[in-house]
Amino acid sequence: MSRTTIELEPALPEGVLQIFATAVEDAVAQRYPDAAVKVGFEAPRRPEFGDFATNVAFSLAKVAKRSPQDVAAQIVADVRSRAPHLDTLFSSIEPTSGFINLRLAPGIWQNVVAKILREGARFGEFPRNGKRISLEFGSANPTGPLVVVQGRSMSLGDALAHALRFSGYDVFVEWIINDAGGQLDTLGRSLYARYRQIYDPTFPFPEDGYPGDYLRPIARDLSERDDEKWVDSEEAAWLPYFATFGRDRLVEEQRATAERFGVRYDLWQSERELHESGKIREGIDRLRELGHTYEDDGALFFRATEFGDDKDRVLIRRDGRPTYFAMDVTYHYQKMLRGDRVIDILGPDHHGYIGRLKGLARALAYDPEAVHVLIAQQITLMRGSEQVSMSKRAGDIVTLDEIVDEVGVDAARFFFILPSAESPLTFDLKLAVEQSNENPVYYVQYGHARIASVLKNAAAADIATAQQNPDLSPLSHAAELALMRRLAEFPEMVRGVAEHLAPHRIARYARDVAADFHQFYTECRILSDDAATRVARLALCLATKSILARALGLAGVSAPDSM
RNA sequence: GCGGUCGUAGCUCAAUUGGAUAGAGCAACAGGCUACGAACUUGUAGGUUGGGGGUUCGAGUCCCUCCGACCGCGCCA
Repeated sequence: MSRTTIELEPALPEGVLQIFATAVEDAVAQRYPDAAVKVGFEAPRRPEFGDFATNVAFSLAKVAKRSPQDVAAQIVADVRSRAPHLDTLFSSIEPTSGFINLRLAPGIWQNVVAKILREGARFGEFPRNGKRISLEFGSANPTGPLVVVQGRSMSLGDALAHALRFSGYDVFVEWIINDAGGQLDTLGRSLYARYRQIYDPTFPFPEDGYPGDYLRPIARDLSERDDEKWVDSEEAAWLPYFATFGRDRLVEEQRATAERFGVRYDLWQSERELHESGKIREGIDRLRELGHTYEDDGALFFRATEFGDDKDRVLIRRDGRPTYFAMDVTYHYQKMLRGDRVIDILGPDHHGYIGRLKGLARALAYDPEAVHVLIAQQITLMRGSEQVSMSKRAGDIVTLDEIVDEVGVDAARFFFILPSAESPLTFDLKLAVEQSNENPVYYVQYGHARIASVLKNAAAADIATAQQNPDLSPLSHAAELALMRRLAEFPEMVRGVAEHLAPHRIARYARDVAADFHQFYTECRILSDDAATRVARLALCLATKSILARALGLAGVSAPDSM
C-alpha cells in the first residue's frame, strides 16, 4: 500500500473488520434470508490462523442444514465475488474447519503505528462517558503499619483506577479508616503500655494488645511531648488521648507508605467521623424509610434474610450504639450516591461479604449488578524455599515499607498485579532481592531501555522523520507485523481491564509487547544501511516505546531509559 | 453443618468469558553476538485442566456429584 493511499484512506483494523462483517451479513442475508447473524471477531490463539477469526458459520450450520465447513467456504466465495476490493485490505481470507480466518494487509497495521506516533499518550484513550465510579481499596485498620496484603490491594486498585479513567470513567478513589469501636481502645492500651515501659521495662503488655515494636517510637514521641504526665492517671483519662494519638500517627504513616508506593486517594474516610457527624443515621434512615428494618428486644434489625443473607443483621444495639454493619451500610450508601458503580477490593477474609453487599444494594434500591467486590487473595511470603511467618498475633509482621526497601516499588507493584486478583500469590523475597530475571519487571523495563539506547545511537534527523512523517511501508517482516499487531491491541487491552476488572492483564500485556520487541530486535537490524528501512524501524521503535511506557504507567511502574 | 473462593506442566501463573493442536516465565537440556544494550534470543522436553457424569457442532470455562485446599458464618471491628 502506498503512502498516499494511507493518508487518503486511514484504514484501521476495527474499520476493516467492520467492512468485512457487513460484507458477510449481506452475503448471508442473500443466501439465508431467515437467519439473523451477528458477525463477531476473535483473535485466534495460534498465529498461523491469522490475525482474526469469525465463527459465524457455526451458528448458521443448523439453519443451512450443512456442515460449518461448507457454510464457511460458501460465505467466503460469496464475499469474494461481491466485494473484490477486500483484497487490498486483507492479505488472506480463508475458511478453515468452520472458522473464517483473516489476515490484515501490512498497510493496516502500519496505519496503527502512524496513529500511535500521532496521538502519543492519548492513543487508545476513550472519551469521557459521564459515568462515575467509587473505588475503594487498600483500607486497613489504623492499628499498625501497612503489610503485604495492602500492597497487593493498592497495586491492583491503582492500576484498575488508571485503566478505568483511561476508559472514560470518572473514578473516585477512597480509603476507609476503621477507627471506631473496641480495636481503637486496644490500640490505646497497647500504646500506653509501650509508654509506661519507657519508665518501667517490667510494665505488663496487655494480653490482647498489638505486639511488635512499631508502637515504641510513637510512645517515645509521646513521652518527649508529655513526659511522665500520664503515668499516674486513670485509664478513663488517658485512654481516649492515647487511642487518638496512636490512630493519627499510624494513619499518617499509612498514608506516607501509600504515597511512597505511588498511590493517591481522593478521600480518607474516617469511620469515627461518620459517627460523630451523625451521617451514620442517613443509611439507617434510608433502610427504615424503605421498610427494611424492625425493632426487636430493644435493638434495630435490618431484614437481611429478605435479601439473601442467612440471618437478619443488627444495626443499632440494645444499648443504642450502632454496629460496624450500620457504619458499613452508611458508608456504602454514600458510595452509591456518588457513584454509578461501586467497586470494593477487599481482603481474603471478607469474601463472605460479597453477597451481603449485593443484598444491601438491592435493599437500598441500587442495582446490585453495579456493585463489584474484588477479593485480593492471600499472599505467601517466601525466602527461598522457606516460608516467612507473618502472624499478626505473634507480632512478627513484615511491613510493606520493608518489602519496598528490599525490592523497590517497581518490582513490588509489577509482581503484585501479575496474577489475577482471585489467584493466591506466592512472593519470593529472596529472588526479588537478587534481582534475578525471574522477576519479570526487568524484562519489560529492559525492553524500554534498549529502545532508548538504540535511539541514542540514531541520527537526530532520522528520529525527527520517524516521529513526524514516516513512510512505514517497509515494515513487513514477520517480527515487525507481530509487533505492530501487538501494539494495536493496547486500547482493547485497557478496555478489557476496565470491563472485567482484571488489572493483571496490564502486566501480561506489557510482557508480551517486550517479548515481541526483543524478537524484532533480534531478527531485524534497526539502524540499517538502507535509509527507508532505518526510518521505518525507528518509527516502530518510537511507537513501541510509547506503548511500553504507557502500559507500565498504568501499572504504576517506571519506564527507565537506562538501567 | 451452611455459604464463598479456588484446584491447569516439576514451580509460579495465563487462557480475549463456550472455540481450532490448553499457553508464557522459571527450573532442565541443546544452540545463537566482529553491528544498534546477551538483563536478549532460537529450539527440545514437560498435560487425562483434582476424579466421574451431563448440556452441544465444540467444555479448563456452564450444570450435577464426589475428593482436596483456603476462608467467612458475633448486639466484634
